[in-house]
Amino acid sequence: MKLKADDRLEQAREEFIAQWGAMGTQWGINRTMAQIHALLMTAAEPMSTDEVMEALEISRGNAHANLKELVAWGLLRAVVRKGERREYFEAEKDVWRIFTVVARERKRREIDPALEVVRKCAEESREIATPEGRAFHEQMRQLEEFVVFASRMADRVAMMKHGFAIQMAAKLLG
Amino acid sequence: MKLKADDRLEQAREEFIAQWGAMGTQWGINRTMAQIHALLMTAAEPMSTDEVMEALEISRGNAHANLKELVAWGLLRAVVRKGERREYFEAEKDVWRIFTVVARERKRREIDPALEVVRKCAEESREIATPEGRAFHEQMRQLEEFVVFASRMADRVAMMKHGFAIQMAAKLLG
DNA sequence: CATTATTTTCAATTATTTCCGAAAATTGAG
DNA sequence: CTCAATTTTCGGAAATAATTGAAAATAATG
Repeated sequence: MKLKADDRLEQAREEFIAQWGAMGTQWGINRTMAQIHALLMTAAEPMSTDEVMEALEISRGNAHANLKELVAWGLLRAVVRKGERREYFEAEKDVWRIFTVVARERKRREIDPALEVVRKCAEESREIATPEGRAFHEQMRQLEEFVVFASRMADRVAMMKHGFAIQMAAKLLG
Repeated sequence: MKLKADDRLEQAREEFIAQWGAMGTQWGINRTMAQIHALLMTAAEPMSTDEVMEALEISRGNAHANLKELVAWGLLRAVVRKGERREYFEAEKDVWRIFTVVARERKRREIDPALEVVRKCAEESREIATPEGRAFHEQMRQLEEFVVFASRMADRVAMMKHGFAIQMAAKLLG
């Protein structure tokens, strides 16, 4: 009976890892990275590089690169066990924290560069006096305004505590 | 003097198209699609497939596929000029509308599938009575709760009118 | 210092996605 | 119906991204 429960858990967990990995693709995150995150999010204990390699059947290089990337994002922490030499990794499991970390990263990668582009184009077209030039500049200006807005919103959301977000959402959804 | 202004505009516009296209990659949108969108967003008149092909120096197949995709997203409209046979395309230029369209699409592609996965895993692990099973189920449950929340938020935002969003943002940012 | 465990790098391979170009299908006009 | 304009499809080429596997670098141990 104990074995059966363990099997079912293992199966559910593998399903989660596989699907979460597949979804990572949609999210613009590579499959391995999403799988490692899923694996560690549902691990009882921190895992070493070798354990991750074995669990997901991936190469050392791949495991290493993606573990480091996840640490850089702030979705994993490297921990050391006393008397042990190698590093273990444990995942951030709080969903709200995961969300704010991802939001911050996405803002950095998606919004900030857009702002630069749009600012530059708005600037370059400021003094073009033809009707087409004015229209273009106005379009860039509106885009810039919106991106600035989005940027500030993203910052705010990323800073929010869970409780406050819920409170705000209540107003919004109520 | 007129020529100079036109040149500067053309240059600024090409820069915008190139950069917006490069950014599309980051956004998980293919480069051509983003370029076409940028091209039409800054076009005074609707453009035909052939005009798009020529402006961006891309093949017919590529132009066609991405124009259709943009129409499917709701970022372009196909229009017909009276007495003309071919289709022309014009872009949605209102930035808020662009945003809500993209938000809707992203929700559909990123949030909805995640909800399914997480629901299934939560369901499958509901009755596993081991401590590990309970922990896994609890993790899935929290994830599900969050994704439902995100889903509802995304729906609300996608439905918002510009004015309301601004108003809400004022509270949030104030 | 020499040895060994571990992490990091990287060139080569493999997989995935995007794009081309030409053929096939469709549509409207005469 | 016939013809020409236009759209759509699709197999494979080209470009991009992910992954491997093994060697190099680093760090702890005795």
